[in-house]
Amino acid sequence: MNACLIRDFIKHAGETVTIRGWVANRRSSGKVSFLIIRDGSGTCQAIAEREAMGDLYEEIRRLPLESSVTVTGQVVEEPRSPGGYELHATGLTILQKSEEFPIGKKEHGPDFLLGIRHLWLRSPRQIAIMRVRDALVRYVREFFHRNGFTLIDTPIFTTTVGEDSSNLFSVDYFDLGKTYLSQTGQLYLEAAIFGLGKVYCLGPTFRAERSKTRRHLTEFWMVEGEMAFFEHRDNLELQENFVSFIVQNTVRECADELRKLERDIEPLKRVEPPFHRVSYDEAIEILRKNGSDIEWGSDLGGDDETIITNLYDKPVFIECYPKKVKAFYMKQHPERPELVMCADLLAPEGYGEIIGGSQREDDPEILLKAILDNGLDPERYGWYFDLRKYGSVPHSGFGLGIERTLSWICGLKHVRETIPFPRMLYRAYP
RNA sequence: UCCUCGGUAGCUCAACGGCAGAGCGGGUGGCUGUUAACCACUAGGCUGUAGGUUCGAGUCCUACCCGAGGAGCCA
Repeated sequence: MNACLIRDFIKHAGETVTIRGWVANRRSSGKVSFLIIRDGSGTCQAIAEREAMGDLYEEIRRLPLESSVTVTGQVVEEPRSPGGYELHATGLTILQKSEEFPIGKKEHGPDFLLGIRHLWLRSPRQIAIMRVRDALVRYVREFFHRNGFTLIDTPIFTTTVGEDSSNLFSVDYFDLGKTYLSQTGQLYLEAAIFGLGKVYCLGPTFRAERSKTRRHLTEFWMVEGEMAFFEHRDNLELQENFVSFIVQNTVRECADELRKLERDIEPLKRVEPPFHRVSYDEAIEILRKNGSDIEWGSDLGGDDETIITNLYDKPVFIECYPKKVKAFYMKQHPERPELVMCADLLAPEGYGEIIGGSQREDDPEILLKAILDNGLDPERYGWYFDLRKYGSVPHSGFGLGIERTLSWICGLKHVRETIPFPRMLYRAYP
């Protein structure tokens, strides 16, 4: 058997080959059946004629969708066929005749599709999104590799709270009592910079937020970077180079997939440094001029983010938020102690926050006060204080949400399609 | 936790308080180049659950369950 991937048809024109895959669609016209075969590398049209197939023809013309088959035939260049090539079948083996497949050719609702996510992943659109996800993650790793970062795999069971204690999933941990699923790898990355300088992690994070919106999952993937001797300004420059790199490379590599997703890539092509920088003070001013009744001191809401991103045609940083709305580890502003040296990066086209980052507080006394002000237990942060005792240096870092970034790149309405098996407030199956 | 919208055939949706329907999918038959193929016929229903109003409820009222979008919170 001359086994062949559909992707490689172009190299096998005229040859007789065998493909192995699934019946993605079927049409028939009397004595000719057209089978659309998907094999994981691509899809092609296979032609089965009554004369060539003999007794098997009757079974072929009523083969249920998603039946698994091998098809042997000649690869022929054919402009009428989707893909430009087709397979003229001389033999076909049915590996399994599928039961009636629940996903049809017309539209379905989200509840139905999410309940059969294990089957939905076979759809052309979902296949395209998973390919873009693969490319995006690959370029994330490539960027860090090229820029001298070392991968540090941070723990998922944690005892120190990274962000907000109310959003933790707790797990019974033998005789040690409760541990929590990681909300961030940041605190552990901070420990690693003292040996490795620039480090990053990429993995799942968990937040027990009772959020039901197009931007939220309870389990999502985050890539975080942490850099010794990086101050606030260096941090933002790195982030804009990073985002530009991953967006440009992913868009270039996944042109076919993005076309299938009907994503207009012109706005993505403009994602080049420098990004806009707006201070929190300026943001409040802009918002109040645009009809928002936001008060200085409160965090920006979803509508506020939309107003600001609509003013710019590429991502925009909002810098230096009030200390009281941000996490305890952010460095206090040198001139204005009510602010911290942080920035959120908002993606354009209404996609909103994709990065949160900051310079970290390297002064142990200010850090202790911040932990107490946030109602956290300093005893649990003993190891974290050590990092401020043994050669503390200025350092900064950031975290980028893979699903939100992918949702933006693919132009999707909801992050649930960007991860193979989404975990949401009311959904943990399949 | 709160606000808004929804739940009718396997799926997507119609139906003025008055006989519960269509498209897709399934079944049967037809068609030699189809492109979500097409044409004909056909099966398929405790209208989310429990009460109530009414001569009569898918439709109006109450409670609950489930889902979607959003707020808060966040990547």
